[in-house]
Amino acid sequence: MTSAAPAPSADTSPRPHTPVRSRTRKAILEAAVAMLATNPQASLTEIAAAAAVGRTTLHRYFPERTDLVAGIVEVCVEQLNQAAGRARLAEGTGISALHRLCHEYFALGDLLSVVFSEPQLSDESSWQEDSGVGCSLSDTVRRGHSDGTIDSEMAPDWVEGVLWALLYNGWSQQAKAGTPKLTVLRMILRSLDGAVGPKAALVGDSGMEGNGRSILSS
Amino acid sequence: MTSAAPAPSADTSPRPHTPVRSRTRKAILEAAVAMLATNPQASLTEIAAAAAVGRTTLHRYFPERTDLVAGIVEVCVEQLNQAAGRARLAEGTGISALHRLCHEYFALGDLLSVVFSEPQLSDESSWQEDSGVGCSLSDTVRRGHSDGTIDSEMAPDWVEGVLWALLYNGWSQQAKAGTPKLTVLRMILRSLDGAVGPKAALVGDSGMEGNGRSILSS
DNA sequence: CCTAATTGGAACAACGATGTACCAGAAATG
DNA sequence: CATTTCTGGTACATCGTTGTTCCAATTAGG
Repeated sequence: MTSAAPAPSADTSPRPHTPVRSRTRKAILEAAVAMLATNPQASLTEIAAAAAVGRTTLHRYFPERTDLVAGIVEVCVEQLNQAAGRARLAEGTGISALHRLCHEYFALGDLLSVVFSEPQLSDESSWQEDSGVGCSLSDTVRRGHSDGTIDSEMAPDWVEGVLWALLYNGWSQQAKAGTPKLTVLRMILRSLDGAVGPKAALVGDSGMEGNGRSILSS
Repeated sequence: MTSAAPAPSADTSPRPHTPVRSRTRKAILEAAVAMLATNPQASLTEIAAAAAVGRTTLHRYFPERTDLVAGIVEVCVEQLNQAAGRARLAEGTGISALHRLCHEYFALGDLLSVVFSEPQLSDESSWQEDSGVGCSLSDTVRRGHSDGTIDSEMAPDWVEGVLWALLYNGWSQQAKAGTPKLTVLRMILRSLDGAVGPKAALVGDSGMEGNGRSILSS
């Protein structure tokens, strides 16, 4: 041990939140989100390149890959919560709140893909309860049940799943087939309405060779 | 070189379809499907172990990983086509055909997860046209349009996407939350009905603080 | 029972991804 | 302008996966 010198130089542990550092950190996280949205298994080299940053620097901010994904998860949770806040889940009917939520989520773009590929985010719904949104998604669904705007047989978990499944479908459609975003969003909302809305009058009285009921009961 | 002897011994190229071989091959493919359903990036060692087969043998049947996934894709296409055949897409109304298709697909179990994780299967719909099913999914959707059992604004691609999205959601729900399969299937069909069915009478006349129409048009 | 087919294990080479150490150049900060 | 901070490249060690080779043991089938 040398005396009480402030250590030679190689030391990344003190993390002063200097503007330069936070800017670089942000750039890396954004690039990482963009990359992992395209290819969930992008190598650190690719991510560093996408961030216009040396791989060394990347490791300086996120020593291990784990740390990077932790950072990304953090970003996602934050964005998702902000989106939920903007959707004002506590207002209006249950279904209208879900509409606004879809709208906000859909606007998150690339982040959607990341949410889907990251088990920590799709599996656990740990993020939706904590922050000060004041009204969780399941609360909203239950309000829709009382509302009459959401079928009471549709459990909150199922509704949530359908919402995400439709968002995913819409986003891929937009990414692969190049369907305009507005069109896709309209389809999502339309499908969501029907999928979780009250049963209404059973389909097709257009007189065809079979009716839906016989299938439903089978 | 020795004389005209039938080659020393090291030669796997001649592939006689002896019963033993086809049995082993089948076992490997089945184990691979089961493994990749759980973890899409399972190593060849894991897959070999799951198949109760040495890694050497695995390589003997599928020299490269590519070859294995090709084999799996082949299996999936076959299963999907058989399922579509069983669904008799050409019969009944459009929506009832979709119901039967969901039923058959859902019964494929683990294979569903593989289909989802394999880009070759979800991206391209190359498999649904070729074989002798006689009636493709898009044909069925179009019939539903004439039928009046499927909303004409729902493009075949979108309907197909929704169907898969709901299947995926249902399957994960069943796998993670342990919801009984029958319940899940009922939910899938119910949601599919609403999602792609004709608009019917707009939601909730249960007199609440907002109506669906204002949201839909926004 | 005897032969040929089939298998499984060990050992090895190659590869890419990850993580670390070091150092010289660039950039910011005073 | 001088100094601290920050960066980026090179080089290196490590690890897991993949693919190959060889051979001994097992198994199937006549």
